[in-house]
Formats: sequence, structure tokens, C-alpha cells
Amino acid sequence: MTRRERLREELVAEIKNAARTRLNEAGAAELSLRGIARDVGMSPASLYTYFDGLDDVITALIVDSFDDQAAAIRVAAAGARSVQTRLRRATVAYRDWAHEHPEEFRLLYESPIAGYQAPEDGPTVDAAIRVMTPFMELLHEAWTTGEIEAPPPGPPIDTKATAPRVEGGIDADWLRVGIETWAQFHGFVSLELNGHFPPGTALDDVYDHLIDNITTRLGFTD
Amino acid sequence: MTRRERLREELVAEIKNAARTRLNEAGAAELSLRGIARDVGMSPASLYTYFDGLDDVITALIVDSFDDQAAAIRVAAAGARSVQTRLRRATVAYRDWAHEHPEEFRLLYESPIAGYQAPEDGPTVDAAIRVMTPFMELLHEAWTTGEIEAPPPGPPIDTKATAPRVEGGIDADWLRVGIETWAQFHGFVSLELNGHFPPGTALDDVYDHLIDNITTRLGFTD
DNA sequence: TACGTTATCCGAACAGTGTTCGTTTGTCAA
DNA sequence: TTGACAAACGAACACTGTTCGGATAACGTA
Repeated sequence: MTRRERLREELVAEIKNAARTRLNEAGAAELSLRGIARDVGMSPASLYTYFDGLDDVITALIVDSFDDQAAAIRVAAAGARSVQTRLRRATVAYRDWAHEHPEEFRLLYESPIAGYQAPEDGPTVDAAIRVMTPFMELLHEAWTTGEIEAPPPGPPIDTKATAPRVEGGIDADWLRVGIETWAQFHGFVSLELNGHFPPGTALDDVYDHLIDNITTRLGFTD
Repeated sequence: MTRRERLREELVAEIKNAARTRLNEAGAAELSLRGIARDVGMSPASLYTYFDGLDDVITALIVDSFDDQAAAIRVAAAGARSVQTRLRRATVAYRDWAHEHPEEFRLLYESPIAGYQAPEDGPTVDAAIRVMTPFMELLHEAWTTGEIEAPPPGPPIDTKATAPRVEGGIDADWLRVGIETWAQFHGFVSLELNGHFPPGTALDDVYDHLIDNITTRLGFTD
């Protein structure tokens, strides 16, 4: 590792850090290439030495943010005995992370930057799957340990795209259950973050109540 | 109604129409004030005679889109006998409308235009509530006709903001159930629209399956 | 009909954006 | 030391939203 390579890596990290800070503190509207360049103290043109443009910086940011959320979920779910408890903690961590990084959450799951196009080779898709993997693993574990029963059959899911990225493959019915579960608590977080719920309400408790309903319906015998 | 007032109304409608067409056909990135001005054949400065700026045009667009979705939901839910069927059709209409107007849906429920700020006096909030009202009415009707039972008590919801806008007020428990229900099918539509589900899957069937689960849990005896 | 008022419209300008190009500076290896 | 390459920059281009001043047209009224 030469000196130049090391400096390059440091500067790439500094640029990504400046971009993330800018996004979190000033919002997506201020996530501009020229602004990032000002923050790291270089000219806009110089940034093109390290990234192919603003979209490339954003793509790197998305991948890092997905991995950050995935790590937060894994940490929150670790340690508890019952799978039900770990699954609950994972869903709570999903929402907590969104509250701590609302701009990043929007960047990951909505499209707050008009004109941004994710790259074809899909590094952001890979990273997104790394967030869902803990949930799928918990469902699978709950099933193998007998905490919940096998899901009733339902519409088929095409597992070609996701199965190769999950250890031991993935069952179509479980993937469907995972997607449905995800959709339910994600919808709450998304609507909440975009201000679509009545103000003055203790949304923590409502979310807990929603998770209760979801886990109950999954078949956990509380 | 003078001639000038009529011309003004027509031009306002034409501007909004151009903005909506631009959004739907070219995406949020092309929803620019200068572009809209080009489409209607006037200078950018002239647009300020009719709107206070780009944000004001977008606000008008949001209100119209909310009302359009609300109308689609009401049309879809009308006519069927059982409340369960109408509720199901309403949820399907919610998703169908999103598929027919994906860019508009994102504009309503996510924040695809960085820097846009909704106005303080909340015309967009009023319009958003007009979308939720049919769902709340259906829940209330199912309860009064005995198709489902009263919801078990749960965390309280502050009904001050929404109750005055719904005829006959609103019950806190029912509002909570409505919010939870909405969150669940909205999450599916949002994730689907943003490409977070495995490709090649028959998502229509999965959504139907999800709605089955939701209505069953609401207490409808199929 | 004539006049003053007002709405409408536009051109020019300003500050900001992403991106490209040509050039210069700095670093590394042969 | 020299040649090759990475890195950095200034200037420019085509955009964007917005403001301002002035011109033009339509209006209500005397």
C-alpha cells in the first residue's frame, strides 16, 4: 500500500463523511457536489478525481448507510434468548435508526434526490439485502426451533435474485412472510417520518402495539 | 366573473396541468419552473403572476393529486354490498392509483423534491386526510353494522387534529386501528414502488394475500 | 370616448448547480 | 534525473429559481 493509495483512501473517506454530515445536518437539498467540495476544502473539479460525479458519491453514501443500519439491527438483536424478543428488538432498531438518521433513511427507501439514478450493477441492491437478511434469519431460526410453525402456503415468490445472497438459500414461503412483515412495519416508519400521522400522539406505543400484532400473527405464542 | 378572472383560472389550470404532465412523463427531476413555463409558452417570470414560485405550484399539484387519489378510492369502494368487500377494493384502489401515477404517489407520500417545504397553513394536510377518510368511514360502518367487533383497547391516539375534519368525530381506538391498517398496506406499496422487492414476482397476488391477512385480523369473518 | 389604474408579460440579471476541458503542480518509479 | 502519471485547479457552459424594472394590454370609471 503506497503512500498515494493511503492518501486516496483517506480522502475518499473524508468526502463520504462530509457528504453524510451535510445530508444529516442540512438535508437532501444541500447535498450538492460543490457544497461537499467546499466542506473538504477542494475545488468541485477535483472531486471528479475520486468520484464519477454527484451520483457516484450518493451511491457510495447509500451503500454505507445500508450497512450502518444493518449493523445497528444486528447489534440490537444480539444477546436476547428468545427469537421473538430478538425479532421485536430488530424491528424496533429498524425504526430507531430511522429516527436517528431520518435523512439517510429517506435516501435509502425513498428517492429524495430528483434525478439520481442507481447504478446498473446494483451495489445498492446488495446492501439493501444485507438489511433484510437479519430478519429472514430470525424467521428461519424461529421456525427451526419450533417457536413458530411453517407458514401456510401462499402466492409464490421468485427467490432467484435474493436466494444466492443468503446463506443456505431461502424458502419462497418464508421470503413472502418476510416481505409482508417488512412491509407492515416499514409503512409505519415511512408514514411517521413524512409527517402523515396525527401530531401529539405517543407513536412509540402505537408502534409497539403494531409489532405485537405482527408477531402474534406470525404464530409466536407470547 | 369577469373575462380576466376566467382567463386567469384557465391559465392556472393549464399551468397545473403542464406541471402534472411533466411530473408523470419526465419524473420529478424535470419538474422545474422554467420547464413548466416553456410547456405553457410563457416566460419564467410570468409564472410568478399566478404562483408564488415553484413550491407553490408543487403545493397545488399535491392537493390536486390527493383529491384525485381520494376520488379513485371512493369510486372503487362504491357499490359493493359487504363492507369487507368495499374495504378490500379501497385498499386495492390505493395501490392501483400508485401504479398508475407512481411519480404523483411519491410526491404525496415521500419527498422526491429536495428543498420543497409544505406551507404552514396545511392545505396538503387537509387533502391527505381526505384520502384516509374513506378508510375510516368503512371501519366505522363495519363496526356499527356488526361485521367486526370493537377494537381491543390500545395506546391512545390524539384525535384533536383529525377529528374535526371527520363527520361525527372519531374514536381514538378506531383511529389507531385505521393508522395501523394504513401503515401496513402503504408499506407494501411504497417498497414496491421504490424497487425493494425481488423482481419477477407476482406482486399482485402477494398484495392480495397481505390484504387477506389484514382484514382477517380486523375481525371480518370471511 | 378618454383616462387613470391595474394586471400581465417579458428581458435581463444574480446566485447557485453539475460537469467538462486544458493546464499546472506534485509524486512516484525506473 | 527523467519520464509517466495522479492530483488539483480555474475557467467555462448549460442549466436552475428568483427578483426587478419597464413595457404592454385590458379594465373600470368619469
